[in-house]
Amino acid sequence: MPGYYLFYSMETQVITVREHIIQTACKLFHEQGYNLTGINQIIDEAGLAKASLYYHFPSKEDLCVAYLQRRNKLWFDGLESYLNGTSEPRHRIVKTFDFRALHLENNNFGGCSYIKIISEMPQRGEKINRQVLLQKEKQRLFFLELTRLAIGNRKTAARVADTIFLLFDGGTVQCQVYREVTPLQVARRAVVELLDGL
Amino acid sequence: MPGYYLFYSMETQVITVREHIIQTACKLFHEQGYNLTGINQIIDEAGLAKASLYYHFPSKEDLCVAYLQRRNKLWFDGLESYLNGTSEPRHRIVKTFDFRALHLENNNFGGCSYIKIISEMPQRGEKINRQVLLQKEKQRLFFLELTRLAIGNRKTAARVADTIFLLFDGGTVQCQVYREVTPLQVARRAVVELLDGL
DNA sequence: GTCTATATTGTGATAGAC
DNA sequence: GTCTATCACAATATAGAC
Repeated sequence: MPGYYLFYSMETQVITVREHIIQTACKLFHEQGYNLTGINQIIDEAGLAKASLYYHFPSKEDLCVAYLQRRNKLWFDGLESYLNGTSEPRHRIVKTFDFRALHLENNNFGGCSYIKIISEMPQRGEKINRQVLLQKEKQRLFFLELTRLAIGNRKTAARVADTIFLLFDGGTVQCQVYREVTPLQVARRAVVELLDGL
Repeated sequence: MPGYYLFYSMETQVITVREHIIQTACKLFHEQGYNLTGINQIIDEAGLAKASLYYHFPSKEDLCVAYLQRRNKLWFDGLESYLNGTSEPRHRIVKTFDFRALHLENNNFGGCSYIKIISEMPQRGEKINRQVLLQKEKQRLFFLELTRLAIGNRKTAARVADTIFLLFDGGTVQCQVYREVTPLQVARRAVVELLDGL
């Protein structure tokens, strides 16, 4: 496997070139935005030639899709680990808001990758469009499943779950705007009272 | 007043050059995004020379501030007109969600200008930063005032208002993602039940 | 698979004539 | 106040050698 094992990740693990590119792009796209991050900066930071990047990713848009998939994986992996040991559905829902606040703080209040990318590219490409909708739907179903476990599979469950999802996204974007965790704490409390009132 | 009365707006009103630039930039920034809209495209569409634009606006960022102010004015003017005749505070709150849905449909689900601009420019300039926070705070206070009128100036009013604001922004960004009004309808219903439960 | 060198187009902004 | 012409630089992407 020539070209493999050439780079080291932050945890000093041996990784592939492709993985190294994704990690570099992931950091820059999320910190500076997709449109404000040029291919030039990515290859500078990653320490490779331009044609090498284009060998692994045919276009910037393809790299963007890989970025979105990676953010999605990082989020759900981190969440799963954070919820480990918590089995009660209501607690899992509420702790998801806690983790979101923690996650945003650790990411310098960068907001939601998917919302950001569609804000940057209103007439989004087909690949990016599919990714965003796919992953937003995954988040929605996550709340729906937990809500059904929490309040029973009654008729209103879908609407309650969607309301929780609205508070989740609202809290996320307002934390991005105000650069503080307060909005997500307000959202968390609203969710508790919503579930307790049922 | 040389240079005045040179252009016509969509309503066939005589307008100044500065106004014509703002209207053109407003349309393009909101439809295509700020970073994907070049100065060149703006002057092409507006039908004037590049140096003329820079005579009226010293930089693209200054034009951005004017764009944000205009979007803010359009929103609140439209809202005021929509709420005209509705005096009951709860109705005014709920109708604000209706108007939001209507407004997003008319703007091709472009979302919230302020959230979009900070998504495009994570390390935003000082002028833009000030505008966004100013106008988001204006929206928040709008809901706070109405909530106090609706449920009385009790201790929980601020938190209820912030929850409504969370549902408002959550609904807005999800409408932008899904390109349909359903999220704001769900948000509206959640607001009704929130207020009825008090 | 990675490199250097280059192609092409666009960017925000300015000088100076009128 | 508006124009033409031009600046310096960055954008995404590719050809072809090794």
